[in-house]
Amino acid sequence: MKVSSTLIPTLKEAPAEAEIPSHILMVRGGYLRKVAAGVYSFLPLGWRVVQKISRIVREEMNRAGASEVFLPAVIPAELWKESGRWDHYGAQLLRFKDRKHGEFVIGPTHEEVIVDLVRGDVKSYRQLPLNLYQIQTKFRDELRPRAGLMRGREFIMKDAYSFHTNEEDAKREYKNMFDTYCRIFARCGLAFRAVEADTGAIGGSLSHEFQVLAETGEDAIVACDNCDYAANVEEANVRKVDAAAPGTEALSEVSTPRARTIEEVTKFLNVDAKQLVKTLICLVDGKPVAVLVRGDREMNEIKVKRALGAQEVVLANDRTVDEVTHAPVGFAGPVGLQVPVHVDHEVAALASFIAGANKADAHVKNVVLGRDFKAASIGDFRQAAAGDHCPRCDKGTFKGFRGIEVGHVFFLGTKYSAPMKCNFLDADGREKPAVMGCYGIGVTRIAAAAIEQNHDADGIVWPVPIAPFEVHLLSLAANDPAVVDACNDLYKQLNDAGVEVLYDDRDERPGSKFKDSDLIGLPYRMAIGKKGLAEGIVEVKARKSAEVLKVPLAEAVAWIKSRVETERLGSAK
RNA sequence: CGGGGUGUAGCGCAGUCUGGUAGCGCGCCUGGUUUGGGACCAGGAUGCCGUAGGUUCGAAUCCUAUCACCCCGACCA
Repeated sequence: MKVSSTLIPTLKEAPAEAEIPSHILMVRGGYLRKVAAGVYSFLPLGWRVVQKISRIVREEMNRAGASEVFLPAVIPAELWKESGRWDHYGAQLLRFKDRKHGEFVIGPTHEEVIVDLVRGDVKSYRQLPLNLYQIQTKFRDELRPRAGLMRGREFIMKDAYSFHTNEEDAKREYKNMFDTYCRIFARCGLAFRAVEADTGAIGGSLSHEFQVLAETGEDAIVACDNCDYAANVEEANVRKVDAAAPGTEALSEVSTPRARTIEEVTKFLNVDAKQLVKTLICLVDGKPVAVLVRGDREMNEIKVKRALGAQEVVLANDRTVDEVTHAPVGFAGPVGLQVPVHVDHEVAALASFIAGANKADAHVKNVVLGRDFKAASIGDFRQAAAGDHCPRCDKGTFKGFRGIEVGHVFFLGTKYSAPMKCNFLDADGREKPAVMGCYGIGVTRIAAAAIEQNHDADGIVWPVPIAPFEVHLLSLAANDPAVVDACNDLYKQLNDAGVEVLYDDRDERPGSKFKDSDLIGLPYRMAIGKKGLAEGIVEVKARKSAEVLKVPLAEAVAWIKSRVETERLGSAK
C-alpha cells in the first residue's frame, strides 16, 4: 500500500481526550478516530490490525475444532425475556423499537441467540459436541466508556459457545479452549497470564481470565512467584494463618480524638496497622452486618457476598453506620454491636487487637474474639494482596500486577440451556439439557493491549504477527528519479515476495517520514536515499531493537523475507 | 448515577474575570528555495466561538436551559 493513496492522518500532537498510550498512539498514528463516546472508526491501518488479530483467532479456533458462524447484532427482546436477562442485564443493554413497535436489543453477548439456534436444530446426542464461534461487533452501553479501545461501547469480540452431552466433555472442551487461548495470545506477541476469576453473574464453577500485563490495566491480579497460581484479586484465595493464643489483658478504652482513618489511628497510637481491625458496616441484601478485616487489608465484597449467600453487598452510608454503631463513621468496633459480626480469618488469628469503641473519638485496646464479642461467622473476607503466602503451593508469595482482560473462558453448565430448554435426546433415551461453555476474546481490546505493552517515547512497536504491515519502505528523495526507481522496484519485489509493505512515496522530507515511521511502528523500516543508493545499499532498521543494518539492494528482499517469516507466526507455545 | 472539568479553524490552545467587528502554533493550499530525524521565505484559505433562549445599542465574553465530551468514583461476561 502506498501512503500517497491511502488515509493515514498522523498527528504531531495528542488529542486532548486521550490519556493512555494505546489511545494516544492509535489516534496520532492515524489508526483510529472517535465518532461518539466509546464508538470509533477504524482507519486503514487500524482495520488491518483488527484483521490480523481476527485471522490469528480464526486459525486457532478452527484448528481447535470450532466452527465459525455469524449471528445477528439485532436481537428480538423475546429471547432476552425468556432467559430473564431482559430484566437483569440492566442499563448496559441497548434496547430499541422497530417501526412496528417491536422491542429489540443490540447484542452485548449472544448466549440467547446461540441457544435458540441450537435448541431448534440439535435434537440428538449424535450431533454433539459442538463449538460455534463468531467474530462480531458487540454493543454494551457502558456507564463510562474510557481509554479508547480499552473500554469502548461498541467493540469487536470473538465469542464461542460449546454444547456437550455431559460435564466431563464440557470440561475437556474448556481445557481445549484454555490451551487455544494461550496459543492465540502468544501468537499475538502478548505477555499474558491466565488467572482464576470471579464467575460473576454468568455463574458456573470454572472461569479463567486472560490478562495482558500492563501498568494501565484496569484489573488487579496477584500471581505466585513459585507456582503457576494466579488470580484476580476479587477471586484470589488467601491462606489461613495460624491462630495465636487469645490475649489475656483486660479490654481498655483509649481516647483517639478525631482519629478516624486507619492511618490517623496508627499514627496517633503509634501502632502498626496490623494490630488494628477495620469494622465495616455493610448492607447485605438490605440488612446491616459488620465485617472485620485487619487494618492493613481491604474487604472483598465478592467474597462476603458468596460466603453469606447474598445477592447484594454494599457499604453502608454514614447514617446507617450511625444507627448501627451509635457513633460517627470511623469509630465502629465489634464490641457491643447488635448486628451479626463476620470475622476474617486473619482477625480471628490475632491474640487481641485495637478497634473502634462505637463512641466518638475513642477506640478500645485488647479486644479478644470470643471474650469481648462473638463472631457470627469466620471466613475469608479480605482482598488478596501482594506479599500474601500462596494458598496453592504453600511456598511462594504473591506479587501484584495490573492486567487488561483480553479473554475469558467460562464453564456454564446448564445455566442457559435448562431455562431455555436447549435439550437433546441422549443415548439412554432421556431428554437432557446441553452442558455449555462460553469463551470470549476482545479482539479490538487486544490491539490496545498490544500497544500498551509495546511502545516507546516515539510511538508504537508492533510485534510482527499483528502489525498492520511488516515493512515500512521510505523513499528519502521523492524527486530523485534514481531513488524513486529503486524504491518502486523494491516495493514491487517485496509485494511479489509476499512481504506486507507500506510504501511512503510522499514528497516529504526525510525527517517527517522517519517520525511518522516511528509513530506508526511497523517492525522493519527500509530506507533508500541518495547516499545509500550510491553505495548500492538499503538501510534496514528494526523498530524494536533500533538495530540498523546496511543491506545490499540485491539481497534486501531475501534478507527481509527470511527475517519476517520467522517472526510471522509469533511465539506460539 | 455522584463529584470535578472542558466545548473557540482539521489538531493543540489563548481570548471569557473587566461585553466593542475572532487570535496564536501546527496542519492545509499556491509559488520559490530546500532535502538523512517533524526545513525556510512569501502569499492564501478555513469559524453560526457546542446548541437554544434571554439581558444589552452591541455577547465567544453576562444570565437561563440544554447537548456533547473528558477525568475520578460507583457500575461491569
